[in-house]
Amino acid sequence: MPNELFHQNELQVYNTLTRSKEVFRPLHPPFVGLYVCGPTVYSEPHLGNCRTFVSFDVINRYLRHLGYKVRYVRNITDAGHIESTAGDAGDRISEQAKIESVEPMEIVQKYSNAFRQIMARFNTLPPDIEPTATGHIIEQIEMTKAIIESGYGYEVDGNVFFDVERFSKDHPYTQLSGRNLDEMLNNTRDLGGQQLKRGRLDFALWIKAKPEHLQHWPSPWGEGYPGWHIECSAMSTKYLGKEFDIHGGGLDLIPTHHTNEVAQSIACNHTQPVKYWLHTNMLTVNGQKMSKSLGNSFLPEELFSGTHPLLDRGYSPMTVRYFMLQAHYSSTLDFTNEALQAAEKGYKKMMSVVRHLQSVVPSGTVDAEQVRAVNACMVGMYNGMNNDFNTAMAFAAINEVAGLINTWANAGKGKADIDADTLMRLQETITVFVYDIFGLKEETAAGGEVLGGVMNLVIDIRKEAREKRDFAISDKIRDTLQTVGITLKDSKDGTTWEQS
RNA sequence: GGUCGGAUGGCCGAGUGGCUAGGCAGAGCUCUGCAAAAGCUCGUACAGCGGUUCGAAUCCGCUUCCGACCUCCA
Repeated sequence: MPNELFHQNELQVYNTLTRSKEVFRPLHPPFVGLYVCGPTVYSEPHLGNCRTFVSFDVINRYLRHLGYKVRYVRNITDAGHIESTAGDAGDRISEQAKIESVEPMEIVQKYSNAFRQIMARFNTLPPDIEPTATGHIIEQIEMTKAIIESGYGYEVDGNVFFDVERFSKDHPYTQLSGRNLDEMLNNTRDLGGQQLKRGRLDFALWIKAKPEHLQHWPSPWGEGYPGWHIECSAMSTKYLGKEFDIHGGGLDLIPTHHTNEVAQSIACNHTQPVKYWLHTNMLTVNGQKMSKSLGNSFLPEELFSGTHPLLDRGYSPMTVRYFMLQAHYSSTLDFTNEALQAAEKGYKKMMSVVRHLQSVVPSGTVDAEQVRAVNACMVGMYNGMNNDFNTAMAFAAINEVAGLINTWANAGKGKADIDADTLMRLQETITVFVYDIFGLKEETAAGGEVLGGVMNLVIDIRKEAREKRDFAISDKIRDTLQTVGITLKDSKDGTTWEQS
């Protein structure tokens, strides 16, 4: 564990439940239970979805770095659900299966694979458990039965609903959303097709399958399928217990999904399920939330390749990851060409700084001001992350010493005017933060030994040409390499190259 | 309509009352055969109007604009 000195400060997290920043204290240290609502696998995830999972990836990584034994559970919603019997819309997985003329489970498999591939490209660590809704039908049925027994669930014609009004008389229902329950109950907005439910806020725990519905299972109430919210309650309880530490998701899930999750868990387990609720904000395009229904969503692939009409060109997965981490997870983040270009430069610069730092050695002299700056950087990185995982602040701390590191690497010919111990700690800390916590990695493929050998030769030839002042040859080498994406960088110590 | 949250320099974005991040873009300089890379210097911005305070981007009120949720949504 590096630099004990620098993370004495306690980790603070913003808890949606209490609407305040709190010191993070796990229920059963050193263990931490982390549950994040995963994707519904009926189509490819868009970039907004990815932001949430990238944010929680950093949270997961930082908790592990601090020494916690994290169990990270992220579900896959593969049981098509519609929230109530309202309307005639089918569930999305069945709809997509019909469109593609395949089995629902083929849809589920296809888009689960796609999701995992995308997450891997963003270099996110896989969850420790990735439970599926269809794999936990029994648990959901059992939980529904328990809720009925507790008096908060009722059956109507093969459907089971959660009685929100009754629940709210005994427990705070709107604690997470901060909404006024009476106003919600009296909202005159007509949602249609509510004839089966007793109350307008009631939601489905189990839904009777219509004949055309492809995914259905037997239950005490007949053939049907589970409501959306119950899967997360059932699976989080199963793998993390009746009470666990952190539950996360996008903030658009707060008023409905997470509110109902809490109600179900309390109804079944008689305890507040989650200690800290963490919510990520939305990715926006021109100030508007990115979403499929608005038609302004980007698929990751369109972004990487630059084929999306709003993009000038493509941006790599690590550029996008860096872009996302430049903002705090609880702020909206606006998606523009200019912002992506800035992120690309920033990402490359950060990686270059990390590379440069590796080969620096102590010069033998110690400059007190440089030592101070280096220590401030390390403190700053931890302070940023301890401040509700503020990656933007941590980035700034690194950039504060980036100039110093580059000066050592270039003008100082790889020598730093700080003591060996401080230099070693800086190298270790920055490496750990950039690679292990921010989850950034090199994308410019080293090209393998063959290319490396060729490049050494080419650079050597160019060096000889320059020494002979044959600039026609040396510039031809440089310019031609540039056209195939290899940039030469001259410095006093020689020439290095980079593949873009 | 109700509820909640925002408005920060050309752009993106931190910011826990006082030391006024950071990145990108731009200008100048250094280095360099030229360029690139790298380094140094340069921007006193916080929607508007009041108020609290010795002092507010930061707290309070009002106004304007924007967004999210209330229906599936990360």
